[in-house]
Amino acid sequence: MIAKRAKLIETATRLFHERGFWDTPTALIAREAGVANGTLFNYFPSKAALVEAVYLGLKQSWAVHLQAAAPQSGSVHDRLAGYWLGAIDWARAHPDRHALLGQLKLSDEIGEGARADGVDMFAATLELIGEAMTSGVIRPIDPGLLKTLAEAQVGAAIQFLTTHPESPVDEIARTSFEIFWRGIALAPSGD
Amino acid sequence: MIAKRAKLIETATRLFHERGFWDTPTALIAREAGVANGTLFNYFPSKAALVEAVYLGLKQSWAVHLQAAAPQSGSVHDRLAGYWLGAIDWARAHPDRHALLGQLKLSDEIGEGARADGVDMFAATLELIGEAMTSGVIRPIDPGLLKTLAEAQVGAAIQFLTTHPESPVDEIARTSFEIFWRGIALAPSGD
DNA sequence: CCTGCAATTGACTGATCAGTCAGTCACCCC
DNA sequence: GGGGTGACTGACTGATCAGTCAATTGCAGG
Repeated sequence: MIAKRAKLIETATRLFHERGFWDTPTALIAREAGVANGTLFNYFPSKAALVEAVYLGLKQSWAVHLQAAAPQSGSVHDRLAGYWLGAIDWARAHPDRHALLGQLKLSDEIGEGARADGVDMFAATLELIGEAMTSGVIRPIDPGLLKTLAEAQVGAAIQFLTTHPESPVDEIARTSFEIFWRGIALAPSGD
Repeated sequence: MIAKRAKLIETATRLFHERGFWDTPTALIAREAGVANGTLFNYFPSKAALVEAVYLGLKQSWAVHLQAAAPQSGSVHDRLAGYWLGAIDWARAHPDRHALLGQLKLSDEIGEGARADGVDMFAATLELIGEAMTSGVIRPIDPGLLKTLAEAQVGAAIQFLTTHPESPVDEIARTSFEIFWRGIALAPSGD
């Protein structure tokens, strides 16, 4: 049953968020997922492997949402904005998942392999940036740096929205994007 | 002996970075600090309290460095740049401490109290931002949002430098700042 | 030299948990 | 229906660790 593996990941995701993943025993995950303790270890060789699966699952869920939200055509500005708003959208819809993702990313539990797996999920944005740079829309800056900065900026906007729930989501999202865009664009944006 | 408490914090900081703080038993911390197991609990009521002390210690060390590095006068641009470069400087000088700080900030181990304690360490930057906004140098944006974005951007630059050790530190630092500055400045910066 | 006190010690406890494994069970094919 | 297969079970183990506490040490003041 493939569903059992998925159920374990789903349950673990929920419990990791509720209790922190260091305080979530594998026995509890198994029980809440409706399987025996030992069964968990039929699907995952170790707790670390389960944590990694949770991490990849979250990242993929985000990437899928992002891909769906972003317009496939239009100006670089608009397409990048689409990714930006889509990313914030997902995080707002799943604040628990986003928080967990942030913790997992930094944890020592996640191996290099899994972390790298996540990298190309955002390959499309990287391509878009490269394209925009050669066509002279944005400044020539190391694309890797740009991507890191962009991700951090998105994360910061989400963090702000989380700690200030009364803020207007859409406005904050757009403001954060425009700040970034003005920072990297060669031509002044028409604001 | 006040030195014993400091020694415990210092040792814990090192071990937390080397092994991750979930895999660092209190017994080991005590032994490496040259005191008995029980003595640790004379100075800290629990492991969590020790972790919190480590967190505050790191944050303070950073804040002190920052305060020393930033120019007290000059244009807003230059003073903000001073903070920016100073922050990156500290992180480059103590990559282990910076990494640990990032982990601790997100961990559930850190209580609200300790996290809030850290907030006003960067009060000076917040003031500077507010000042600049009223004097019309930068765009009117929620100062809290701006501060969050700035911190994230600094963190991203540091992260990039960590994962790309061969990169020119100073150039990356300045580039990341200029991107941010262009994003928030009203008047075009003279680049 | 003694007394009292606070700091220090480290063996110990009680609890927790990741991971194991011998056995059960459901299902499929002959 | 029977026997072979592999998913599943859950009690158990071995190890780890935070935190305790009775005993000891070292020291200051008389």
